[in-house]
Amino acid sequence: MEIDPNSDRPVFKQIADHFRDLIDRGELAPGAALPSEAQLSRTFGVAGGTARRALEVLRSEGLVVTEHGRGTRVRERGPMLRLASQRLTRANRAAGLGGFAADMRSLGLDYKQEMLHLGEVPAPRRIAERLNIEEGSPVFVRRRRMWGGGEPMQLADSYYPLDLIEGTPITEENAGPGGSYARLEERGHRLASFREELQARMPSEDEKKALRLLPGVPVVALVRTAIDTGGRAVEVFDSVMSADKHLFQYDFAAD
Amino acid sequence: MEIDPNSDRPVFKQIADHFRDLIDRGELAPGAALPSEAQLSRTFGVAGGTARRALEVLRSEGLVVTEHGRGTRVRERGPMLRLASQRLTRANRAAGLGGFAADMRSLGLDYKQEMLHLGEVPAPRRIAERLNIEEGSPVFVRRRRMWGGGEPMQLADSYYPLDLIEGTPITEENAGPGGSYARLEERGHRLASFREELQARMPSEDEKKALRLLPGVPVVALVRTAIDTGGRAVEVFDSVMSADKHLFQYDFAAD
DNA sequence: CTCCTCTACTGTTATATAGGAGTTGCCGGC
DNA sequence: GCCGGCAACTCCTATATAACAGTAGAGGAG
Repeated sequence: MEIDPNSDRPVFKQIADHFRDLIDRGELAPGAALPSEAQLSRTFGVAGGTARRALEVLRSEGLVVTEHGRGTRVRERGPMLRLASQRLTRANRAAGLGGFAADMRSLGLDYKQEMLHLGEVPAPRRIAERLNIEEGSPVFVRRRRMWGGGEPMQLADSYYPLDLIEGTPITEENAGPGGSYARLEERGHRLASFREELQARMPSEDEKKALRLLPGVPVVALVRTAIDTGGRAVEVFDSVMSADKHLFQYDFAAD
Repeated sequence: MEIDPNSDRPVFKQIADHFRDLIDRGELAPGAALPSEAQLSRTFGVAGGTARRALEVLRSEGLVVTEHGRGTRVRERGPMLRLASQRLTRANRAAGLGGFAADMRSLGLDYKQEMLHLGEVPAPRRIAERLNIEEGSPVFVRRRRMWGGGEPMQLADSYYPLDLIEGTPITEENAGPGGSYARLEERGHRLASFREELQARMPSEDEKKALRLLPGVPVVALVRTAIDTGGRAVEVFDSVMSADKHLFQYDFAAD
């Protein structure tokens, strides 16, 4: 293994390249330890700060994780949740579980939801646009954090026009069997279609904490609008999830 | 503006927080310059390295961009390309442009495609699985970089089973009017459906360079499989695009 | 007026050093 | 055997310093 201090490529990047290579080629398996900063600095003959920067590069790429006092190891990837558009078809919804619960069940992970907020709030722009109402007018929100397999999986806010949920268990902690979509349909709002909009970005500090994200892991923001047969938007589902735990799949016709 | 060196929160993060705040609140508009490293270090009374790290945090969050010799400025966001699933319907395809060209046209951006590779390659696992063939068996690939508005927008590799493209212009630089889908249909493979799979992650070094990605910008990897009326996968489209320039929209029925 | 060069700014890489803080395991006292 | 404490390891923050490289503008030579 050669480091050329006179190369065009900075030393810290050369060191990062070296370990990226080992990881890509599988010679450093997930869970395997990388040399400590001090060891790196000795074996490559560079200053501590330079060794540290090399590891920093790999961290920011999400290839390794480092724990204070314990060292740096190749990142282990958990299972990926495949979110297919078919999960929201009526047949699947009829199975009795809300969307997320069913997803987790299919992976064999235990499921939990933690209610963060339940009540009326002024509609943010993004939500108001999709519900076809004035920005700032009151809407009902169910704001929660979904857990699967003991880890936080997504932050999910569901927004409803007030007139649709009055007197339903949607305003309660437990929206009842089949989730809130079932309640809306019981109330005569048969769901006709969904629109999902996805965007990937880096997480905010808060999101990082709430989702226990490792450095270098982006998030996917998914906004789903549920439309009833009358063409009315009856729910906007606004969520943020860890990109390394979710894969999205959509099937659609070619004509 | 106060920095507390004895705080629990590291100094460099406190400085980053300060500017993140200014940016979030709009007091530092997109394009506005942040103080130089030297200035920061003077006004906050910290070492140069510390000031530098603060800016590094903001860079990694994608909030600012810095140019060597010119300083650090609040990031300006370009327009977002909205990729709706309807863009691939037959009606839209019939308009005569390939998918990407039509997308760019709709935004009023000029379009260019740069061919990177054209020829047979052994099928990587990911592709073979979707084409229902053996991993490593030969497939034809069109590997290109798509440009829009003078900027690289995506890396796109299209893979085809060999028997489908022999003697068609798909093997040439220019696949002809309507793109390769039109050629496949002319040949009797009427497209029935698409499957798109999306996943967000941080880019590799190569992708960063090829897409001219700013630090802290994730990419979205989109794999589209085109299925003909006989149920055969006739193309796998494997692409990588900058997350901050693309938004994905899917509409689908609720039953 | 145009072109070049010099200079003062900007960020970039690398060094050396120091003290702090989390983790682990060993070893001795009980 | 158990427990406490210490030592040796890990990473983390911060300082100071140096040389290098890209940018932009001022000012002089032609």
